[in-house]
Amino acid sequence: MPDGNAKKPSRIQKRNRRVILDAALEVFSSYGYRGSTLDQIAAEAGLSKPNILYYFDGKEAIHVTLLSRLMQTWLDPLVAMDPLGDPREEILAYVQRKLDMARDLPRESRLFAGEILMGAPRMMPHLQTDLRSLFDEKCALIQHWIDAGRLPDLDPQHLIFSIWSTTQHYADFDVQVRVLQPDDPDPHARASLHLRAMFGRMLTL
Amino acid sequence: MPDGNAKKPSRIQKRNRRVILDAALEVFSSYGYRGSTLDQIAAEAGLSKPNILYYFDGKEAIHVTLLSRLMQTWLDPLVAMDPLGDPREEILAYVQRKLDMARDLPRESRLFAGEILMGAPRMMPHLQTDLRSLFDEKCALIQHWIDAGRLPDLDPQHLIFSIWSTTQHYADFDVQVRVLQPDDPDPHARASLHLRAMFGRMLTL
DNA sequence: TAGAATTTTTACCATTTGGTAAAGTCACGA
DNA sequence: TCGTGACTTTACCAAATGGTAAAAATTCTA
Repeated sequence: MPDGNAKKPSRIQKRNRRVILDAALEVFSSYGYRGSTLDQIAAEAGLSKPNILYYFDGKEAIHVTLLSRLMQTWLDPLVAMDPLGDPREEILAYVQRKLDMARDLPRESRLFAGEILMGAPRMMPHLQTDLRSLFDEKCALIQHWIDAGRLPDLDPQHLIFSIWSTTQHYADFDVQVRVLQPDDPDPHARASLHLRAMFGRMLTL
Repeated sequence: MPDGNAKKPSRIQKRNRRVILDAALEVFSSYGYRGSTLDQIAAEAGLSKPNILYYFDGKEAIHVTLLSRLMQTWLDPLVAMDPLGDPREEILAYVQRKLDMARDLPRESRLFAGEILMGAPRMMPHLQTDLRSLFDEKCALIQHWIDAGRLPDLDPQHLIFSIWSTTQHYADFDVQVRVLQPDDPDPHARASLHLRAMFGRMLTL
């Protein structure tokens, strides 16, 4: 019974768990939770369905595992915002990191978006704890910068919302972006310039 | 056989079709296409499942009907951007209209977001025609304003993307916003001020 | 290498779900 | 008010899907 909490995951266990989670990420991010089937995940992973269920307690357990691991990755760029750095450059660097994530981890972005869009049925606890405390902390930091006259007067919470939405847009609404810019060889580069210009202006005293 | 293309929809037909579409919007926007069942829609509409299928050819037909009608509503605020108005005020007014839509039509916004997130399997034709031509037209308009020196040099396409993403964020990621701002009595008002400030700065020469 | 433990497959099962056939019920014009 | 067409319900069905039991195969260890 290797699922749940095994003490010493064997080599095979480690490999297959990773393979399953990767396949599940691919499938869940493409079709959503309800739109994905264990058969699809099994096919993508190159394993049989009962074999999948040997490693995870069920479809929901796979999804929950993915979301839990995702949360860490998701918060890292915000964690890296340094109170000791230059306010403007710290925030602009955060925008850039977020945009890079949308390009490099589109599946993770869409998985997250789908979960939130559905009302976060499985992620709510994580939001209320991890995300919430980090969000409050960084909002306070930005407010502190504002009070010290190092940033113009702005709304820290909605600034972060705008950073999230504009960057994740390029992953979550990827199809739409591609339909409207079919010939752009490097949409990411132009997006980066645009966002740097926009937030750069906003953060200038 | 009232589905498809009836000539003269009776009073009952009109009422029930409307009731069904409204129920389907509620259900689809909450659980996604695959996550929604005809039984749910039937229950929400107060009708039996076979009765639903008397008015629509099937689950997919309901979804397609909703998406088709939605596209019009969705494009209206952009259509209203007037080439003869003041560039800055026209764009800022568009931002405001979009934000109002996120507040007043959150179900429509989430339905649209879910469809795009899943790769627009049913909406792709509409995107490639209606949306595409309007997008190109308004990008050209903005570029024209820039060339005339009436707007600062910016990227019209990505400006529109940023307007879409920041405004729809308040509908699509509503749960997240509420988790992070549990005490805000009027999040919409603050969002409006924030977006006006942000895009206002961006559009200032 | 023998035996134990782990991993994988085969053969199922119960439920859900989109959809249909056909019988009944209702509304309305002649 | 009567008959015809529009509407609704009842009773189903086939396929898909999450999940299980147990046998078979493989790997690890003493």
